[in-house]
Amino acid sequence: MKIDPIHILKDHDLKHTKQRVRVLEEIAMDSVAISQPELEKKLGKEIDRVTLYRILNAYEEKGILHKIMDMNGTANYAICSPSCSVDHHHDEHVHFNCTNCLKIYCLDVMIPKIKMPAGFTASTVNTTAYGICEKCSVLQSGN
Amino acid sequence: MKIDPIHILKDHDLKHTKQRVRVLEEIAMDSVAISQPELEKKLGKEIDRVTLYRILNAYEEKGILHKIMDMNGTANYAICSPSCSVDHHHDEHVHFNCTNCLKIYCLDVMIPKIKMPAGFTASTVNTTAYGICEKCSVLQSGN
DNA sequence: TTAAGTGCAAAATCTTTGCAAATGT
DNA sequence: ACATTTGCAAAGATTTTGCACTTAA
Repeated sequence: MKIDPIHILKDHDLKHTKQRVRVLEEIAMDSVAISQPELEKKLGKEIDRVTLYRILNAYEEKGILHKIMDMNGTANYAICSPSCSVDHHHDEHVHFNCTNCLKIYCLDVMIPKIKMPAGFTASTVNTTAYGICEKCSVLQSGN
Repeated sequence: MKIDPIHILKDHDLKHTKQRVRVLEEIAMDSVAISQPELEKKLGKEIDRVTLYRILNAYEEKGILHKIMDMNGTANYAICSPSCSVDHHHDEHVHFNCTNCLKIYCLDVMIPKIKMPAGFTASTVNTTAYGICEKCSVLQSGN
């Protein structure tokens, strides 16, 4: 999926600034979600840490990014599908969190429908699998 | 499920101390998971904040509690099923995180089997549904 | 008796807030 | 020109570490 930062910003009524474009570029760069600490490391010279917080929050609220929490409570971000909006995140695919390299993948696997007990109304469902990813399992068997 | 703190501690090679027993009691009290800040509020007079950190970590490592992260990166804890161990958490039920009262329920609903892409090996799968819980939907319709 | 656990003080991180200067429309 | 956004400083919160004192086995 090709992404065009400037277009995305316009679509969501956000001014296009150097910093905002850089954040989107960096996140779109890889198909896996990127953690906030990683982003900080990569963009630390160009963007103030506080600004990064604000940009990520704005993006999440607008439905540009979705946030995935890992087991350590660290936020990871990935680009939303185009159908996401302020009101609803269509993030109905399975995430895979590698316990070795810590990367979070957005898998091309849908989350199965789940029957809720009476009285409970679900608006979103998140599924994350934990284990060893493709790359890490190759590396390990190589040793 | 009746829980017996002293027995649980013995089973996992942990000395039984006043503080550890209190933590287990407090968590077992309710069927929903409890957040660490809530625990701090309830036990703050009896247990030092640092000790609470250490106890919760020990419990999670030993497989006595399982940790569920909410959207804010806050840790929530619930008692594991008796089959959980150091090596593996059998936490294969769906969690429900109420976006109104923020409570996390352990639902009596199993997580469906999910087919992983080639190369990815999952050892655990977590599913969390977000929405309005039983109690909150009753309260809302009452208004 | 002694190894493990607790509390306190303090360091290290992480996150939020306020405000003046810079920037995009 | 004007409303937003940014960076810096500083406050607040969370999490970790070190160490002397206490406690369970």
